[in-house]
Amino acid sequence: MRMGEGVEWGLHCCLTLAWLGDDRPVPTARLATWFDLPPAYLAKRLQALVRAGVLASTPGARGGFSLGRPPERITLMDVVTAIEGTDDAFRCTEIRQRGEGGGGALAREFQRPCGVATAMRRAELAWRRELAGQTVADLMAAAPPGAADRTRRTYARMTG
Amino acid sequence: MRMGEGVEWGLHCCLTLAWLGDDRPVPTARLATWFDLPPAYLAKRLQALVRAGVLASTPGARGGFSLGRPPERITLMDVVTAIEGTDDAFRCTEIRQRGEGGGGALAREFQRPCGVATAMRRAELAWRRELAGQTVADLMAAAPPGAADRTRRTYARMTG
DNA sequence: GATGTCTTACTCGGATAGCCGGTGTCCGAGTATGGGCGG
DNA sequence: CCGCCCATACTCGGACACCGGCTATCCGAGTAAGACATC
Repeated sequence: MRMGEGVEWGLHCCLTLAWLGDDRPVPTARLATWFDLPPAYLAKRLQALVRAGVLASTPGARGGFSLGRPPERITLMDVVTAIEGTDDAFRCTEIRQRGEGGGGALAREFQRPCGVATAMRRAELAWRRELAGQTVADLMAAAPPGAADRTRRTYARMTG
Repeated sequence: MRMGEGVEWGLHCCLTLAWLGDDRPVPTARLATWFDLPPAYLAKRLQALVRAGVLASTPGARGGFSLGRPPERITLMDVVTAIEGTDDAFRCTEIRQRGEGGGGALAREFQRPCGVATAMRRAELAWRRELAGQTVADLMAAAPPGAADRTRRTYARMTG
C-alpha cells in the first residue's frame, strides 16, 4: 500500500505558498524548480488541489497558484483527499458472499455490513481524524524559527 | 492509495480458520473454492502469513493451513503488515532538500525530521494503533450468533 | 504381523505473463497582463 | 492623451507513452500420510 508522491508535493507547495503569503500568485514552473519536480506533472496535482478549493489559480500573465483559504482552514485531510481521492484504502469486495462458503449463509445476514470491512473502516477513520486535526498553520508553527524569512528571501533571490 | 485484495482474503481466511478450530489443517484449494478465489495466488498470500507466524502450514498429505496462534493473539495489524509489508503508505522523499528552495536552508536544519513527514506519520500511527487493538477474536465476537456453527456445517458438507 | 517402500496429496519457492494505475510529457484552447499602435 | 489591438505568459484540460507493482498462472522440488508389498 503506497500513497502517491503528489501528496508530499502538494503539502510542501501549500506550506511554501503559506510562507510567501498570497500577495502574488506563484506559477507552476517556479514551484517546480523550487522543489526540482517535473513541471507538467506537478501542474496536474495543483489543479486537483484547485478543484478541491485548497488552492486558487489565477490565469493569464503574472498568474499562478495561491492558497484558496487561510492556512488554519486547510487540513492535511483536505490535501490528501484532493490528490488521492476519497476512496478508502481497504475496499470490501464482499468475498464472504461468494463461493461455497457464502452459500450456506442466509441472505438476511448479508444485509448487515461485513465485520472485516467494519473493523478496517474503524482504523481508517482514526487515520482520517488525525489528518483532519492538523492544518497547514500547525505545520508552520512546528517549523524551526526563521523558516518564513528564509523562504521569502530565497524566493526573492530566485525571482529577482 | 489502495490496499491490495490480499488483506481482505487473509482476514477472511483467518476468520474462517478460527471458526473451524485447528483440529485439522485446511488446504489452499478448499479455501479458494470457499471464497471463489484463484488458488495459486491465494497460496502466495497465505505463505506470507506463514512467514509472519500468523498461520502455520503443515506439508504433506492431509496438510494445509491452520492458525499459528490463538485468535486473541492475532491482530489485524499482523495480517496487514504480513501481506502489505511494513513500509509506511506515505514516504518522505525529502523534496524539501532538493531544488533551489532547499539551497537556501542550512544543512543543520535537515538533521531534524521533515515536519510534513512527521505529521503524516502521526496519522499512520493512529491507523496502526487501531489495527493493533483489534484481534481476530474480536471479529468472531462481533459476528452474528450462529456463524461458527454454520461455518462448520457448511465446511463439513463440502468435505463430506 | 512388522517393516520398508511406493503412491498420493499437499506445500513451498521461483519463474513468468498480463494488466492496471501512477508517473511523466506534450499540445491546443482559454484568459489576463502589459506594451504598442492609431486616433 | 485616450482607447483599441496584439503579443506574451500563464492556466486549463485532454491525449498519449512509460513503467512499476499488483494480479494471476504454472511448474518442479520437497515432505508427510496412507496404502501396498515383502519378509
